[in-house]
Amino acid sequence: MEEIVRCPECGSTRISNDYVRAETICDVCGFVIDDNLIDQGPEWRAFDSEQREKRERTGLPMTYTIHDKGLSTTISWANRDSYGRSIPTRSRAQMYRLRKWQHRIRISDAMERNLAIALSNLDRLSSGMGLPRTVRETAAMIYRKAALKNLVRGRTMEGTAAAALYAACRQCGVPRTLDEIATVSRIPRKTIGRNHRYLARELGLKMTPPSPKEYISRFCNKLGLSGDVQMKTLGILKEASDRELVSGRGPLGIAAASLYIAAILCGERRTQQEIAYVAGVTEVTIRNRYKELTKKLDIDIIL
DNA sequence: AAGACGAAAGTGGTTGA
DNA sequence: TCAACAACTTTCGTCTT
Repeated sequence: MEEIVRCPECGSTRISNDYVRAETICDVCGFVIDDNLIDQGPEWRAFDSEQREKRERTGLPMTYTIHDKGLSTTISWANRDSYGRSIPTRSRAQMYRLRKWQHRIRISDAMERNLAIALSNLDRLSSGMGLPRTVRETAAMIYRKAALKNLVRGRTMEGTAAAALYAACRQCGVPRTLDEIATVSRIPRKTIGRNHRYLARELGLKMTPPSPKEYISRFCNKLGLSGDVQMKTLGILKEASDRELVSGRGPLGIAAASLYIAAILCGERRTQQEIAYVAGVTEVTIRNRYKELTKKLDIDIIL
C-alpha cells in the first residue's frame, strides 16, 4: 500500500505532486487535492544563524560534497615552515598539539554539521505535520543519541530522522501512523519502520504498543464527528480492553472499528470507507474488528 | 449506484527450531 | 537460516439499502 491518497473527485489513485506550484494534482481529472504541499526542493543547509540568513533558499551551494566546503586549512605533517625551512625542535611539540586539536575540531565539526542537517530535517517534518514542540525536542534527542552511537551510518539521515520522529510521536502519546510520516518525508513506509525498529532495539527505547485511544480525537476531527462520538468510542475501547479484545490486534484497526460503531450509535454514521481512509487501514479490517466487537460486547447495530 | 459483506490469495514481520 | 504463523491487505464477486 504505497499510495493511499485518492482523488476526492474521481477516486483515482493516480496522483502526482507539482512542486513548482506546490500542489497535489489528480492525473486523471486534474483536480487539485492539496495546495499546501511542503517545498521539497533543494534546500541548502545552514549551519549557523548567520549562514541561515544569507543562504536559505538561494542560488547554488558552495561545494556540498566536501564537508568543510573545501575551505579548511590543514596543517601539514612535514616539519617544514612555509618557506621549506625545517622547524626548530623546540617548536615541534607545539606544532604537534596544533595538529591534534585541528583534527579534533574537524571531527566534532562533522558531527555537529550532521546533527544540524538532521535537525533541520526534523523541523521540516514536524512543522509539516503540525506537531507540538515537545515532540520535536524528543525526536531531536533520539536522533542525537543515535548519531552518538553511530547508528546513522549506512542509513540516510532523512530515513533516520523520520524514524526518530515516529518514535518521538509514540513516546509523547501522540502517535502518527507510518503512512503519515511517509507522506511528508518522502521516505518509504517500510524504510521508516525498519529504521525505527533498529533504533528502538539499539537505543533500548521502551516502546509500548500505541493504545487505540490515542488516535480517537484526531480521527474524530478529521471526520467531523462530535464530542459525543468521541466519548462513546472511548467507552467502547474501555470495555474492549477490559475484556481483552484488544491485545494482539493492530491498534489502528481497533480504533477504526470502535469509531465506526460509536458513530452509528450516535446517529452520525460514516461509511467504512471514510473511516478506513483516515485511519489508514482497509475496510476489511474494520469489518473484522467490528464484527468481533459487536459480538463480544453485545452491541446491537441498527443499520 | 453506493455501501457493506466475506472468501481467498498475498504481504511483511515475528518466532522458534 | 528457514518454515510456520498471525495479523493485515488486496481483490473481487455478491448482497443490501
